[in-house]
Amino acid sequence: MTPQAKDIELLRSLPLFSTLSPATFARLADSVRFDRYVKGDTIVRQGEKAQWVMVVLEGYVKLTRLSANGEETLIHIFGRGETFAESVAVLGDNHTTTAEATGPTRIVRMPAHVVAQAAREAPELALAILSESSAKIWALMDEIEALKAQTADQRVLRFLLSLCPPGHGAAETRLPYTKGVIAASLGLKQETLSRSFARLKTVGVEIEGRAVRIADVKVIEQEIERLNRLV
Amino acid sequence: MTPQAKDIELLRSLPLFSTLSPATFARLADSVRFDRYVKGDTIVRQGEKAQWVMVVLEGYVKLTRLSANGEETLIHIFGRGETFAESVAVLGDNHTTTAEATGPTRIVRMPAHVVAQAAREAPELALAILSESSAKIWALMDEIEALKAQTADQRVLRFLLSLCPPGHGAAETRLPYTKGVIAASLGLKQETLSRSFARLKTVGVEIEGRAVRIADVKVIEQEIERLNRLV
DNA sequence: CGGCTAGTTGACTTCATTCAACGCTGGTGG
DNA sequence: CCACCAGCGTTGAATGAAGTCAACTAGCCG
Repeated sequence: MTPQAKDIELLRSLPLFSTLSPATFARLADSVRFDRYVKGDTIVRQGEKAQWVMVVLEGYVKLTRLSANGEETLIHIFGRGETFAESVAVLGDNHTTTAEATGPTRIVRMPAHVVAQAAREAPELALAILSESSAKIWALMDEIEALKAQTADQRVLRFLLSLCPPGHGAAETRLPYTKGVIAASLGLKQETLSRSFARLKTVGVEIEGRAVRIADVKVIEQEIERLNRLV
Repeated sequence: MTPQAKDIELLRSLPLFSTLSPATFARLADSVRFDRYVKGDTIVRQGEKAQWVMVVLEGYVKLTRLSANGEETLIHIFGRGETFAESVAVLGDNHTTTAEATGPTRIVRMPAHVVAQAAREAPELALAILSESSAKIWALMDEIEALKAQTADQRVLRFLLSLCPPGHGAAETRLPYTKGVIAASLGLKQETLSRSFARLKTVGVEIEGRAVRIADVKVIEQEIERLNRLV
C-alpha cells in the first residue's frame, strides 16, 4: 500500500467520511490534494475565502485570531484525524481564523465546491459535517468553561490527563507541541505554565523537555477534585 | 393576524428557515409548539436526550454547564430569533448544557425527528442548520478570544457597544438581563462588573438600574483601543 | 564559534476575587 | 398601612493568582 493509499484509508475511517456511500466517498477521494508544512507555515489566513476542506494527517495545527491590538490569540488546536474549515468551506464563507502549523505537518484537502456539491446531493454528508461542527461546538464550550471556572493548575492537570490513555497507575507521554503553544492554548503565559509544572512536581508530575512522566494518574484526578473544593 | 401567526412569520424570516421551500417550511411549521417560561425555569437539562429544536421568540436563555465542583458556568446567552439545540437535536445526541430562562421568555419548539427527517430529504435545511452551527462556532471563538486577550473593562465596553446600534454620538439602551447574568457571561464576578461600571463613568458611561446612557459611542471605541495599547 | 529560540527563575506589580457589611426596592402578610 | 424580608446590587479592605520585566541557561543550527 502506498503512503497515499494509507492516508485515503485514514480518511475513510474518520467520522466525517465513514458514513458516506462508496460512490460519494470515491468522488471526494478523487479530488484530494496532499500538502506538507513546517513549523510556522500559514495554512489558511484569516479573511481569505475558504476554498478547501482540510484534514490533519500528521502534526498539529493551531487556529489563531488577530485581535484588535495586533496580537494573535490561540483559539484551538487540531491534531491527527481532525477536520477543519469544513463548515465555512461548504457554506462559501471566509475564514475567521488563521491556521498555522506548530511543527512538521501533513494535510489533505479537497476543494470546497466538490464537497459542497456532494453535500447537496448526499444528505448523509451534510449531516456528517453537521456532526463535526457540533463536536467542535462542544470542544469550544469546554474551553470556555475551563477559562471561566478553572485555575491555571487545574487546566494544566486536565491537559496532562488528556494526553494519557484513561486508566490508573503510572503513565508516560510526550508533550505534543512546544510549551509556548501549550501555554497559549490553556490561556496562560509561558512563565506561568513553567511555574505550574514546577508546582505539580508535588503530585507526581515530572516534565523533562517534552517527556512527561506521571507517577499515578489517579492522584492527578484527585488533585483536580481537591482544587475544585478549595474554590 | 393572530399572535401565533406573527410568530410563524418571524420563524419564516430567520436564517434557519428563510431558504426552505414552502413545502418544507409548512411541514415544520405544522409541528411547532409554543411555550412560556419565567425567570429561573429550566428549559432543557444537561444530559437529557435532545428532543426539540428551539427558537427564542422573546426574552433571553442562558446556557450553563455544571462543572465538576458543582458550580454552574455560563457558556452563552441566546436572544430573540436565535435557535438552539438544533444540531444536537438533529443528530439525536444528548444536551451538553442546561438552558434556563433569564426572565420571562417565549420559545417555539419543533420535534427533533421531524426536523431530522426534513433535513435528510431537503438538503437546504441541512445546510441552513450547518450555517447556524457555524455561526455559533464563530460566536464561541469570539468569547474565547475575549476571555484570553481582554481585560474586564474591555469586555464590558464591548458588551455595551454590542447593545447600541452602530454609529456615533450619544446612545441609550437597557441592559437585557440582570447584572449578575451579565457578569457571568463576561467571565466576571458581580462585584467586578459593578466596579467596572463605576470606573467607566470617566468615559461617559452611565448605568442606572437597567438604563444605559453613553455620551459618545466613538469615545467608547477609542477607549477599547487605548486599553489595547496599554497591554 | 556565534547567534537564535525555547524555557526557567526571581522580584515585583496588578487585576480581579473574596469576604463582609450595607443599601435599595418590591412584594407579602400581619 | 407598615414591617419585614429576599433578591439584587454596591462598596471597602484584604488577599491572591497570574502577568510583567528582566536576567539567565540550555540546546540547536548554520
